[in-house]
Amino acid sequence: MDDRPAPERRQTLGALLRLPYEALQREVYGGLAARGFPEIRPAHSAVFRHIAPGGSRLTALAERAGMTKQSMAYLVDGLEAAGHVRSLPDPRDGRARLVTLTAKGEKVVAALLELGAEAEARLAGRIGAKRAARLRRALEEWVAAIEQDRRAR
Amino acid sequence: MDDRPAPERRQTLGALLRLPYEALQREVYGGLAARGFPEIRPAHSAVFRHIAPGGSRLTALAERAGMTKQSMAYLVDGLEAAGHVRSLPDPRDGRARLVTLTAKGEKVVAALLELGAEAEARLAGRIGAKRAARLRRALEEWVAAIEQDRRAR
DNA sequence: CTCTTTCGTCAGGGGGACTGACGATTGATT
DNA sequence: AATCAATCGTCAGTCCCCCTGACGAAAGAG
Repeated sequence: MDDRPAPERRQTLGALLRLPYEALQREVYGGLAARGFPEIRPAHSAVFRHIAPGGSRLTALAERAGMTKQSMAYLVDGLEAAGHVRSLPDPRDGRARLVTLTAKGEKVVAALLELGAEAEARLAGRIGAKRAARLRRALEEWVAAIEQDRRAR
Repeated sequence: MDDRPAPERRQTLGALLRLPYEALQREVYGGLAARGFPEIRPAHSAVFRHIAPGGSRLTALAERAGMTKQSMAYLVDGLEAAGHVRSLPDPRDGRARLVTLTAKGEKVVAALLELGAEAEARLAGRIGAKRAARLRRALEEWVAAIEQDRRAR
């Protein structure tokens, strides 16, 4: 039924980013599930990525993740219910909630870093270490350019 | 409030893909809105990317996009209501719906390709044409590796 | 001490994906 | 030719994850 491999048209840069990104995400979150954390979903990385060692305020997490505090609260509540995170009243500010990782949450962070590194190593084995390194460098420059634009905005 | 630029830890490959991808998406869909198509959202690209010149069946679209037919129907219905797509009964199969682009939809596809090309050109201006070309090639190889794995699965 | 700002929450909504069940149609197998 | 399984699209319901608006409580500026 017209399921031929597509006219082999030049792929857009968007597709070239999306496909690896999705594949990587499947690897990482599949691996996380295999390690006993099936409840962690991609959206949760917004928390794990931005939480500070000594704990972070909800508002700070939201701002760093570029989302509303309501959305961040939704994610944090889920992680708290699952025991990855705990939130205590900030002793220095009666309004604030200080979100910190539990031991379980620390393990997730470690697993996320490991799985990411493993995936990158597999990529290097697949397309060549040199090419993978150049890919990383090019992406780093792109990201740097984006952040520069954002600051200049 | 602890909003320092982060410990400058080595970024994960996931972040290095996600940030450019999101930036690119903002550029492309912002540009589309500026050209008079504010109703087109990223999810709609699943339709525009996979629709065949002579029209495609809903089921075929869903399969190529890797989603359920219900989800694809949701997207197609939206595009049809906005006049980008039209769906007629397939003369060769009384069950099927043949989805085709309208003239308006064709313009969107053209705009999407243009905006993508513009963004890539801007990237080349930003990080260097050579580096951008190498980045594209590395991503193409990665995508090819992914598809090979998928077929071998 | 008042007034403004900030913190987190409550309430509601929408987009975009999913599963399960189903009627209509098709096409293959007797 | 009749039956029966597979396929097409839809209906109904759900979930996740993001949003906006409004608000009480607490902090901080004047």
